[in-house]
Amino acid sequence: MQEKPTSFDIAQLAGVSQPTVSRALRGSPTVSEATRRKIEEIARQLNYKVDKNASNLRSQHTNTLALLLFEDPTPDDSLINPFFLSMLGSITRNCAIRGYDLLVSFQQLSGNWHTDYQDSGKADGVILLGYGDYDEYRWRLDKLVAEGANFVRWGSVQEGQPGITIGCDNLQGGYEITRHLIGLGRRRIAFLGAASSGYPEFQDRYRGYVKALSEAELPVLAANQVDAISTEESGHEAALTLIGRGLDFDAVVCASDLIAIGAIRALQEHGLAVPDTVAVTGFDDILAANFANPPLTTIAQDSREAGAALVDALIGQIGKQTVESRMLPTRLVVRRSCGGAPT
Amino acid sequence: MQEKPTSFDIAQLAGVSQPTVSRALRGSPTVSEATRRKIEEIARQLNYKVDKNASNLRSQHTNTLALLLFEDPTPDDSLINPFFLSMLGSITRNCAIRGYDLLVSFQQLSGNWHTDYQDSGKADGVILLGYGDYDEYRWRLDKLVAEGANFVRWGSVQEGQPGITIGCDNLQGGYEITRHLIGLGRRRIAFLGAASSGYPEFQDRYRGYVKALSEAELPVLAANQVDAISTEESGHEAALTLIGRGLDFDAVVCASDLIAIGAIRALQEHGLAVPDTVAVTGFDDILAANFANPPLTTIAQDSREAGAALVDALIGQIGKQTVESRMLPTRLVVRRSCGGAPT
DNA sequence: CTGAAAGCGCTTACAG
DNA sequence: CTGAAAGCGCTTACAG
Repeated sequence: MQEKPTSFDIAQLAGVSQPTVSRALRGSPTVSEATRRKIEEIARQLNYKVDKNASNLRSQHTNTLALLLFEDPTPDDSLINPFFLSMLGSITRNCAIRGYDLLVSFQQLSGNWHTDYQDSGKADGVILLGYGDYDEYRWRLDKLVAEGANFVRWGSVQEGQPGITIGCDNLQGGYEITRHLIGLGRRRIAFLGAASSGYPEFQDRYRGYVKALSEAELPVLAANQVDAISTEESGHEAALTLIGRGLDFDAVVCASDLIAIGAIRALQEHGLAVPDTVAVTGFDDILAANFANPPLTTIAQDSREAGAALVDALIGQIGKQTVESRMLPTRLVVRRSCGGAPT
Repeated sequence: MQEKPTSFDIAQLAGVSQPTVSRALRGSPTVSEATRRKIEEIARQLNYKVDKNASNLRSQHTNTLALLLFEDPTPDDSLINPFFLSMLGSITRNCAIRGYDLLVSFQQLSGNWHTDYQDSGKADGVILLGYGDYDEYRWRLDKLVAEGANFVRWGSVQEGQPGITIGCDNLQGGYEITRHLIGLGRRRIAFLGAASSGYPEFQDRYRGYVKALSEAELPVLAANQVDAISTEESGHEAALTLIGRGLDFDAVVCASDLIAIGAIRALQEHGLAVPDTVAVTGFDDILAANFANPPLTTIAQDSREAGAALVDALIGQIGKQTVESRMLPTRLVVRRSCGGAPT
């Protein structure tokens, strides 16, 4: 392993000064074509790479974004929400397209994250991703804004939120999928998922559900809603609670695919056929939704566009542009779990 | 947004020299307890964070690892192998435990990666992860070794491979799951998955399958094997090819869960009941395996331990320790797709 | 179009 | 236990 070459080595070999090497390699137009070629050729031969620590230190920006993935309360690898994993793929790819590196970190919501990444010069900005109790961490967002940090967040897009938020149109998604069930003749529709301010995205989906019921002049019963977080176990448990209440229902709108998969298991354990007796719908369109038994009717969130929107917004913010929160459209995906797909 | 404080600011406020601040904050034992406390207190008040670019530049190491995720030929987000996504979670977590940051990057196998990360001082070492044609990129591994790069790879552990490889015991996994099928009375067992040198992990699984058949004195027919890569579509297509050959088979060992899920779809489309007529098994134990219809009997790879092994090996290598390639045990997970689970 | 000088904010010998 | 000095490898005015 030979000594790592520096810009001084290149300069000496090219017979120019070191700053000229630096300028040439960054494609500065003030360098003559001939010297640029010569320098590039030598750099390639020596396998020279600009030292990022030195260039970042001098220029005071890193061309790196940090992705903070929250997951409370489960510190279990296997429980990372599949939707976030697919977002991660999209974010990584969009960073590469824009010439940024991506630093990834899992965080406990309760942890001490804040602006460490930006303050320590490791990243120019931060992307926040994850479910968890919003009430618990809203004050941290306020703090980030106060510190002038660059950050964007995936979540529920609402007026008066601190900072920039990118999210899908959860209300519309909940509305559309509930309308679809009503259109199929279902009338006694339950909802599984936390419908509280701590889980704004689920709450938005719940509001969409309520809106669809109200428009159809169907009753909205508190007993038809059971809290659940986005895991299969929680969905299973919530469905058991719903069944235990003894109400009559012919459909269940679930706030996520994992909840729906757990709910289907509970229903089937109790001899309730899906979709014949009870229709079930999810939200997210994760890979497993397609392979569930029966395959899940769900609302697709476009993780590809979401990743692009997050990265674009953050880079815009770093570049002192004015960026706005944005709501992305959702798409209804009909499969067999609602009984409405062509057979 | 106030000016970012430096170690000089802390030094002045604490009435000490700047190097003393640096020593105190890194927990050097040569700093007196009293001054260390004072310095830490002031640093906290100013929300001071050590500038990583400066400290990395000076100390010539970054405490950062880079994860390169390969995926050829599909540049599609949704097709990232779920198993790798779960590895990513585990690697991230283990980096955090060891005090390292993680840089993540998706790469085309054909791309120009090599040691860029290490040469440019962005990472101390690299983790390589991904399927793809091994024959196509083996020379790159040789190049990495020649350049003295620090890297570890997830893959097939074999003698004479360049560098350090961590992988699961694919041969044992293939052997065990085939034995299980034989034990359940299946005799005409096919295999779906590329059994060539370009896909050494699949090849190892195939060898385990062959070993189990041979031990049971069952014939190994070339016509019973069809190539497939790890996607649902490829599994579907391979199963159609197998069916088209008109051979009689009562079980299909698939080289991955995604292949198995595709194969089940093809079999069911042709009126072949799973598992009654044909038993099907997978490999990986991804989330969707549990929710498939019927749920997949499969071989679990422990992504948690795998991530720890990769990170430990790489950090050991960076620390100039002698590290060895390692093979991780697998675990048979029996579900309904093989017809053998208790009903 | 190119060079000499300065400096980004740390860590690391070295001296005391 | 602490300080003065040097330097990691770049980029950025500034001068010509």
